[in-house]
Amino acid sequence: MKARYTRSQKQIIQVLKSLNHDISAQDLYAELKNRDQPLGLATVYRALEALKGKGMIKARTLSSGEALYSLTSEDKHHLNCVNCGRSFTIDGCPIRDFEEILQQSHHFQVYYHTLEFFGKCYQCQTKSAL
Amino acid sequence: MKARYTRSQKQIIQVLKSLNHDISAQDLYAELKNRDQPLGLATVYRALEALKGKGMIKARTLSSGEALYSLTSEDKHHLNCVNCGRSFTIDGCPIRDFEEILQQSHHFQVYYHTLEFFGKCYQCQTKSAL
DNA sequence: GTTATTGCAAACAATTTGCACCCAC
DNA sequence: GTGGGTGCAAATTGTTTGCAATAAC
Repeated sequence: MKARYTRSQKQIIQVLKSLNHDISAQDLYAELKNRDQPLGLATVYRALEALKGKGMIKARTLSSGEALYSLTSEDKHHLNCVNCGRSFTIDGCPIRDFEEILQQSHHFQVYYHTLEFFGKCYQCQTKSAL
Repeated sequence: MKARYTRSQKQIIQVLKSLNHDISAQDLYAELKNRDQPLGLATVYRALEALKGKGMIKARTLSSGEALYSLTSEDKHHLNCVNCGRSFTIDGCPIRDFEEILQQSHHFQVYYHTLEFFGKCYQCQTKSAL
């Protein structure tokens, strides 16, 4: 995790820090415009990709296909409705056996969960691509 | 989880059962054609959506944006490289404190992980949409 | 026969890319 | 001055939708 960021990357990190929820690239683009620190949409995507490659931010993808970004430091997960697509935030980092509890406390009928790890594979670590 | 499936849904379930890995909608479309049980691409997407709504299958989304589907019964997770995008399958259902171990055993530098639960929210349960 | 399902092709939307311009160092 | 960073607009790609034809019960 290097500590060298471009202007756009810094702007984005700043916005993400000021938010307490994840945000889509499109909304981020709009938010930056609101803050009078506009960036091109392409730049936003490129910066997000770079930050993700540095392990600075993480992304989750909605069923709609759009991705939401937040700082890696954030530790929130979500209950995603396979029907309406809405997602409900839950704090902490529960796991499998926890599903039953969720059914009760959130009145959410859990079908399955997804656990994914993100980082750099051996090859990409050594080749130290950017 | 009702047990009433359309023809296309049955075909898809059959294919998914015969595979030991998840598959994209596009590849599923091709696979069905290979097996002389072709379906329209739109039908494939619609059937997948319906099956997901029934909790029969689950989906994960690659960084490329395309979604991979598999039976809910499958219990595999993946190591996703934020750099090259490749994903490596891991069996079992590890969690956070496990990351360190992954670094060793898979030579994978974990930046973060994502845990999401999928199912039906209270509202959608009562309204029993489809 | 009536209703739900399917296939095709056109429409969409998020994301990516080519290229010229500009800034940082 | 030079190389990476940025913006714009066009191109791409997975996915969705309208609608007429078809299958299911």
